[in-house]
Amino acid sequence: MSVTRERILELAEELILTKGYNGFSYQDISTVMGIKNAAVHYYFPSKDNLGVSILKTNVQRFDEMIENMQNRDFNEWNQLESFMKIYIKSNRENKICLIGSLGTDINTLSDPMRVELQKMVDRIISWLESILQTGREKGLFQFNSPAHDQALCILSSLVAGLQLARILNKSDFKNIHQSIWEGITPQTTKLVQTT
Amino acid sequence: MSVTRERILELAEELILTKGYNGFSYQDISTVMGIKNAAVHYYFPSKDNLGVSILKTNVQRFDEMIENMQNRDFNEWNQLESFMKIYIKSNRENKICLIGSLGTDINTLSDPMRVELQKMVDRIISWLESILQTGREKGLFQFNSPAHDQALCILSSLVAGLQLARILNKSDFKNIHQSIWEGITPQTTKLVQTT
DNA sequence: TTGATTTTACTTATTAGTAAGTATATTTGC
DNA sequence: GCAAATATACTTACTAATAAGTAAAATCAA
Repeated sequence: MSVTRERILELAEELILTKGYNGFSYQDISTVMGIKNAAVHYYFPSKDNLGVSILKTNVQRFDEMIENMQNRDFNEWNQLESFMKIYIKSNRENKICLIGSLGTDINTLSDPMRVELQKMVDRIISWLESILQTGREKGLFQFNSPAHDQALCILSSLVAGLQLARILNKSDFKNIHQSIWEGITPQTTKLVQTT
Repeated sequence: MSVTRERILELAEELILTKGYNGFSYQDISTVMGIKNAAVHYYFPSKDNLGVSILKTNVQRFDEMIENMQNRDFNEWNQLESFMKIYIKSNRENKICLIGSLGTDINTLSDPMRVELQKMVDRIISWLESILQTGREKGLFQFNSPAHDQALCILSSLVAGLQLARILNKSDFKNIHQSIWEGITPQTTKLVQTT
């Protein structure tokens, strides 16, 4: 893989996370890299093409992270913690996540980009769901709703947590992060009975 | 107030919620309305100006809703329900909310727009916080974290809930909505003791 | 020297924004 | 009561800047 290509991907992703997909141009990339507009088009003929590549790279990165964690025998608690750390890092860097950013622009995206975005979110949700399910069976987590619903809740808290923290205050994200854990951490005594 | 001006505001807001702030142009508005580009500039000299007006209108609308609910003696439970209904309606219409949409583009917005956005979110959060606090004191809600943290959590669930539902499936929003209620509804027996 | 990479020099389309003009009301001075 | 002045609500016809994208020539690296 070309180092230029890698750098373009990296920069473009950062631009999506800081300025939004419709808020950046090839010029933003080429200027920072000290190359010409057309050089970016050489690697990624169209912006859509670049967007799809970014999403595919992200799915790949996610899969590699999961594989790596399983190889290192991370339990479900540690795996979830590692996942959340990605968001903590993003918050520190004043970035939001691809889901939040591209979710806003979804109606302006090409079909291939929309499909790839859907795939990415599906992958994350189903992983989260399985982690939560297994973790609950092992007694690592405790919650009442179906694992799929819990996964949706956790992901939406993280996604919008970054957005809210960027509007309000960076430190607000840690409250959201903490609340997620509180919602699934087992207590010594926790007796819940619905009416 | 001019009916044309009102219609521009209405259409522009819808465009922000469906295509994002950097995803729509004055042309999108004028074409739909059957007027010329310059006519939109007559009412709103700049796009920034239009954006600020939309935000101010929304804050005003929010304040009016709250006042209306208090005049009608809505209790905290009913008030929160009414607030959530706004999001349910947005989900039905495949729209996200202003916070999610403008949160993505925040680094490309003018200072006046950023300030107005911050004001709007501050207003919503502090209202939510007070509703949760009073509701808990009355025994209408039950939760352990500080009311402010709970407000952040609820709002982020709603904001990203709309985004996730638009990427995945409309019906996913109702799981998120349901989980919010489950998180604050009092149970007949609920004994929680931290380690 | 061949293929990969990058620049030069464009095109076409769209963007936000403006200056000047026009038709229709509305107000004001007398 | 009525002409003159003025405000309202636009249109026409631009500009300057930027967008994505392309073709062909130049450069570089093995």
